[in-house]
Amino acid sequence: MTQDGRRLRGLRSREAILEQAVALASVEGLDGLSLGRLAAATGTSKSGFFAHWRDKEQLQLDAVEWAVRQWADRVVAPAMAAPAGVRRLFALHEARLRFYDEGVLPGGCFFFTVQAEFDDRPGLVRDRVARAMREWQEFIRRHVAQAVAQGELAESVDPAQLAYEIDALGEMVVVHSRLHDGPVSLVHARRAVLQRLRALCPDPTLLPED
Amino acid sequence: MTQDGRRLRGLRSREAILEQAVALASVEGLDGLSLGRLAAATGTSKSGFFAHWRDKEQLQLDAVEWAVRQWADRVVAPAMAAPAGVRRLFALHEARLRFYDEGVLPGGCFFFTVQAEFDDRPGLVRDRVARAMREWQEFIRRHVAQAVAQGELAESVDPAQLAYEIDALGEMVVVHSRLHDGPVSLVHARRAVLQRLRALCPDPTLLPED
DNA sequence: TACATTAACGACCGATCGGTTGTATATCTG
DNA sequence: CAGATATACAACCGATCGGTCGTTAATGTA
Repeated sequence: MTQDGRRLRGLRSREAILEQAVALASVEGLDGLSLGRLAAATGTSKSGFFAHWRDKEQLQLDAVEWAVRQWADRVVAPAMAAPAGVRRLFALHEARLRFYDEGVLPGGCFFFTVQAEFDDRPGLVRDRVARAMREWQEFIRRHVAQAVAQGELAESVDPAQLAYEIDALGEMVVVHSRLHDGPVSLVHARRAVLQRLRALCPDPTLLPED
Repeated sequence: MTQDGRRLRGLRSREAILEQAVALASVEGLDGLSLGRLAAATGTSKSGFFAHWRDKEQLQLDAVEWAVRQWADRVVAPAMAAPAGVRRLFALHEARLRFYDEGVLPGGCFFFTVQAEFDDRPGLVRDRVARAMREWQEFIRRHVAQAVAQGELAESVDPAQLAYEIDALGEMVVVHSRLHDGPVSLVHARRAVLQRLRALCPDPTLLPED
């Protein structure tokens, strides 16, 4: 099971296809994305996919996996540079907004599109997406709880409640910025969370003023 | 142009089809919804649609129009019973949450699904949806401004900023409640806006405590 | 009554969908 | 080297897509 020569090439094209799949799915969704168009976009043939994936659902599942890794690399990892507590929590929010602002994915956010697509449709893809979103929510919640434990957020704070607010305010940027406000929604989303955190933080100097 | 007999029947079935279209589109989107399935759901024939609409896009545009009217009837109108100011603003938020909670539409929210579907796709449908969302945002903004003018919200409040927050916190209930939290997200969304408004309101007794 | 209009339908069209099959070939493994 | 394995492809399949056409019957209008 060494990874060189033929097998390495397979892995490379596999990764390239998944990257394209995630990018296209951020625009058209995982189901809206057709194998024919994906083949055209990657410069391969449609039937070649079935050497890598049993069917479309398997490709969709791997695309979700790829998007989770991308999110970990491009959003979570950079935020970890900030010191634990309320600063890291806000860094997480800012890293997400930067991800949207930089246009890493043509559709803005893979997970936003895919959530809206699969929230009503049972199946393996829905389950995988739900797990990813639950883990992300839980991740924010843990950071809130840690900030509370460090005394950087008021003890009255309900972690699940605040995590919902931070996530909702960040996520709705995707559609607002694309459909009406443009970059203004980024400012709104940033300021909303910033002021919320400052109001709950005994030492507001930990956070920027604006 | 009298409306009886044949023409009335036409109008009736037209409305019935649009109602079904909005309901189905709240789940599968306006494009994901196929004419064949819509025909089956309404008990009519596919080709019969083209007596009412030139093509699918025209039906989609009318479906958006129908959904706007439904939103006005089921969310906006009931909230108008509350006295103008911060109470009406919160009533608007609660009416929206009630709309989701009651399961009026099988997919939760027509506009959420359709926004996610069309935010990246140019065309008449996108433009119509964008206008509807802009008007809704503007509607909330005006109510915030009025509450400020009445002295029921602090003068430091930026109406566009607060409108974004209220809308985002309300909208994300749709996917959160369906994908992970269930009814808990309704509590989070309600409490988030309530506490935010109470903090900004010189007379918090205008609003419920919890 | 005569005629245009409208609602509604079944049959059918080309295009595209996800997926199958058979084949050619390059690469690993014994 | 020999045989199993893996990559990739063109050709093709039935199903479904949005949409057209021709027809029938009920209705509105002159």
